[in-house]
Amino acid sequence: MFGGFRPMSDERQLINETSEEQISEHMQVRKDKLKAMLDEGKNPWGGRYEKTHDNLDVVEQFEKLEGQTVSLAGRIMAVRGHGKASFVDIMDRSGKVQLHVKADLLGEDNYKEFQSLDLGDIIGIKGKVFKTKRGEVTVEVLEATLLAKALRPLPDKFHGLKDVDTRYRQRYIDLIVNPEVRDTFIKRTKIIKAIREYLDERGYLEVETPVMHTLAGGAAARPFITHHNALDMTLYLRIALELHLKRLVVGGFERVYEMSRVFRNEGISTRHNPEFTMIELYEAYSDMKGMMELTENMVSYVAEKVLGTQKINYQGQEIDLTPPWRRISMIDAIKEYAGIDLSGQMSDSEALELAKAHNLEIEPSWGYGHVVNAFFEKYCEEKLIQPTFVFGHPLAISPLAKKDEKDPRFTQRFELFIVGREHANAFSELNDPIDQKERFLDQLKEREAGNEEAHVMDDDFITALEYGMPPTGGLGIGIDRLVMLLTDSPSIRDVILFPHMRPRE
RNA sequence: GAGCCAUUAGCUCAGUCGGUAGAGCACCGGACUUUUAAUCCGGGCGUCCGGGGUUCGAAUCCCCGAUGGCUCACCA
Repeated sequence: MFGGFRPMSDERQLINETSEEQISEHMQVRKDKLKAMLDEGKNPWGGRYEKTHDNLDVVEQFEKLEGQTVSLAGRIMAVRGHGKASFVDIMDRSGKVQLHVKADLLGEDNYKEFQSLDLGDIIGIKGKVFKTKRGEVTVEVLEATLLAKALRPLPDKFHGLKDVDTRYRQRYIDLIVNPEVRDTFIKRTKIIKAIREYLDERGYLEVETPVMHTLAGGAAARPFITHHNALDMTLYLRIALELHLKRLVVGGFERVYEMSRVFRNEGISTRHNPEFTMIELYEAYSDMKGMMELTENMVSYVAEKVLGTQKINYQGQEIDLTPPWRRISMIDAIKEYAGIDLSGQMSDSEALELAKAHNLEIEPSWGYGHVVNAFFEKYCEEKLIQPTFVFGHPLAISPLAKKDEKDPRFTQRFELFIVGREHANAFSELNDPIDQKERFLDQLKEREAGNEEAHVMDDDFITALEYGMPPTGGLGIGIDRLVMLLTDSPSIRDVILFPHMRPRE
């Protein structure tokens, strides 16, 4: 029978109007049930429901609750029917519990009605807690109410939903049927909460700064561009939190952080999403070394708090987050992993020759500093599996960091590497407005030489520094990558609820 | 942006040499009052990602396109 060829009531037209797609047998059956309920004047969409417990409370507090009446609500995940009785699993935020439904308790009519429920429907029940012969804690249902009819079927109960396209686009299905996905995102929330806890306890103030910038600064990246109609001006989505937070340090917020979204207009990969979450924090009177200590202590605190251990496994590799972590200069790392000594004085052209000799791809705007960085990226990054602070980045790639007092070719900056990936970036913040202006001017030259990601001139920020910023340690951590590490997730899309996807069709 | 791979029922997947599509779960009908991926009997499912081409005949071969995945590039 083709549903579409039957005369339609107004109700049915309403029901089918929402979608032009072909109606599968599954959906047709469910819509027919819905219509029958509406015809009988029953409400398939429920209302407030008073729960006395979550599902897992019943399991965990069985001794206390045995024989008592509880009221639960959740989604029907499985039904095992036995004629005049059925076992049903419902799932709520805490997990699953088994229900037992019998005709002689509910009455024939109510039982028949219960049997017409579908997998995926959301119900509320009242019932008595008991244990089955096999020893499973179960609720004997005395009363059941449909709270939301599901018009679409759930994926396979055993295999779950594997199609990654559907998992990311329709994350809610992924969350319903794949418990490990739900766990990952619960951990994400706990990780973020633990970070706030750690910083708040240390007198840090959490703030919010603009997402739309007139200049996109604070990092080397291309921004997304948008437009303000009333002011008729171009605005950029922020690529970093840095410059506003440092203005706040000037303003006397000596310990300040923001944990929020930044946007970078670049490729998408297992480690990059165009919008991602960063925390940046600034502490007056601290420096790069202070930020190392804070980083290792905070990350190990978070791991302990969320996972109960500092020894974790990431994609088969054992990682020990117990502080202190290894510290190595970028030059020493290149010496160790590439066998190349870049410590001596060297002209830009000599450095570029050396890079060519090692088949490094070079840019015309490059000098010594860029070459050092290129050697590090090519030979060292992927080998830094255990947590390692790599410090002493070249000046040319660090326009916002204080110079190394002993060797002005380098800066007081570190990046944290774990499992071969950058997880954090920190410096002793440059608080000399004259030096900062020169750095920005150098960046402008690079920009003119074709580097689209070189830093822009930010006069307003320099003005702020001219009022005096205390010596400050600053730190940025990529939250998504940290969550990947702590949840053993291979792709950034596994830790972002709704990762960026191309629209379909 | 480039290369490789994938796309078949609601879901997970098979589909041989090119001969017109199958399984399990789910679904539909029936039996079943302590099951655990319940069981037993019976049944149907489809834009084989889309569009073109080759061929007597295409899920299968060729071309173009879409989406996704991986790798690379981009990303200090």
